[in-house]
Amino acid sequence: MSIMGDRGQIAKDGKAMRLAQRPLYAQVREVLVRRLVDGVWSPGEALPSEMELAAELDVSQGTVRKALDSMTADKLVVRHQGRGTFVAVHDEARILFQFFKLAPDAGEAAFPESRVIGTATETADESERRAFGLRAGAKIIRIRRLRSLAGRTVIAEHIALPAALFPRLTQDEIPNNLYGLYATRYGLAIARAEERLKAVALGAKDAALLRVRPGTPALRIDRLARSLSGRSVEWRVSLCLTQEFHYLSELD
Amino acid sequence: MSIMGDRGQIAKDGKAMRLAQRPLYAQVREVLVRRLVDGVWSPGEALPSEMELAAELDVSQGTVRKALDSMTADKLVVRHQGRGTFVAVHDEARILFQFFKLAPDAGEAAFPESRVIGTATETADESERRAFGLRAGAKIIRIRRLRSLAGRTVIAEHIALPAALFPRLTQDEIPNNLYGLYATRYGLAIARAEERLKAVALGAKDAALLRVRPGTPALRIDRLARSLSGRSVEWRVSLCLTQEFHYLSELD
DNA sequence: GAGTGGTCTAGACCACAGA
DNA sequence: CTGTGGTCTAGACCACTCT
Repeated sequence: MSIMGDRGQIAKDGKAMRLAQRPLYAQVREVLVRRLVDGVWSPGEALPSEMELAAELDVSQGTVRKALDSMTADKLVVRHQGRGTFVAVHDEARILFQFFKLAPDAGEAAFPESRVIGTATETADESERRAFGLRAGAKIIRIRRLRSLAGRTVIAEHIALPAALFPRLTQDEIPNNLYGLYATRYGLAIARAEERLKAVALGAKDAALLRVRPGTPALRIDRLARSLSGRSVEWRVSLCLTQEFHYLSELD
Repeated sequence: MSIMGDRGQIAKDGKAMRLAQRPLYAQVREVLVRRLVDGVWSPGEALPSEMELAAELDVSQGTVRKALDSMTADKLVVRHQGRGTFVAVHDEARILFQFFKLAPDAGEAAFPESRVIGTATETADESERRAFGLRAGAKIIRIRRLRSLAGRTVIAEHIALPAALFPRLTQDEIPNNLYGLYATRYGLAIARAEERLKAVALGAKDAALLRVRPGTPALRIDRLARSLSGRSVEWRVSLCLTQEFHYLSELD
């Protein structure tokens, strides 16, 4: 009996027959993603080989390969010829490439330094409830921090997290690489995010934090980050000074 | 004799052997992309079937399929089960999805209306020569236009084109969908683009065009668009008012 | 019904990593 | 040397489109 369960295949004249349903490789992908979400394998750990998965799920190696290829395209796993298939890790290099799009106009991109200037746990407001799908009265962890690139403080950041997903976070030291923390300590791997960008004039408080005149134009980045399962996990608003930096967006 | 030429395969004990080289499917892709660039098939036209291509190039259908799948992922072709594989077209719907990232904060995204306010053919300055790889003295076609969304003028745009690639363009009516024109009239399909975003304060002239106060924050989008062959084809600077609009960037 | 792309399998061989 | 993922082939059948 296959772990994939009855797939709607029935014997007929000795040949397999597929009834109306999702393709097999998509079902295999679902099973494997489910296991990633459930933490069956830890970040950085190797998955079973294609052959083993094929035998266990009772499909051909080619079908497993197609599922894993699609997961590779979505950066859920990383494959190395001769070594194996590994759960993707949120190291700084990957985040710099995938999630941090601000780069200096001249010079190399680098991961920003961060300084936390305040944390609080408060009741979610209406927009936060809508973003995270929370009920009235739910708690939100708020983090404010300043980030610097090339020694210059250029980002004022406000982060909101549903408190229920991040127990005992406030007391901690907040690391520079938050997404690594989410993954290792809370099992929440950030898989994708939507960013909405606007040009705004800085208010008095943010201008003071960034040590520029009030009214200075800044790039406001509104990011909703989602876990593997598609759930909204983090809402982050970043105010960025872009005199010497730019946001890079590749369209293809 | 195969059109793919000698692929480094030699007979040995009746078995084919692959020597150190690029994978076959990548070579097949190169051949097909080459034909797209050369305009062997027009936008919207059907390519030969997988079977025909496989026979012509002397590879298996699976190898052709892998090449076509990768071209589908890069949006160079579109495939329809039961109908065939077609050269991608730059219609407004596709551009809206792929290249136009500005959307209203509330309501549906829509393709902007455009009004050309000036064109000129002038000598390329140093930054234009660098962007397009032109020699000193090369000519540049410059287009200025205003674009509106939901009846409100919110974008002031400056477009620079290497004149050598777009003969007899200035006399024409400039259509709203420029990328469609590049493809149909000049055989230049825009395949991808890099956008660099900054928040800036509008100067007196641009503010007057957009009917806002000088110093109003605007999103400056600096786009370099590339053709199928990777050549820089268009440099476009857009100043966008983002009071009621935002730039959407999906990270995944 | 004929022709297209889509799925699935099976098997062979290659390139690479590590014991 | 063994085991891994990567490439390539061949063949079967399915789902869809058009004539």
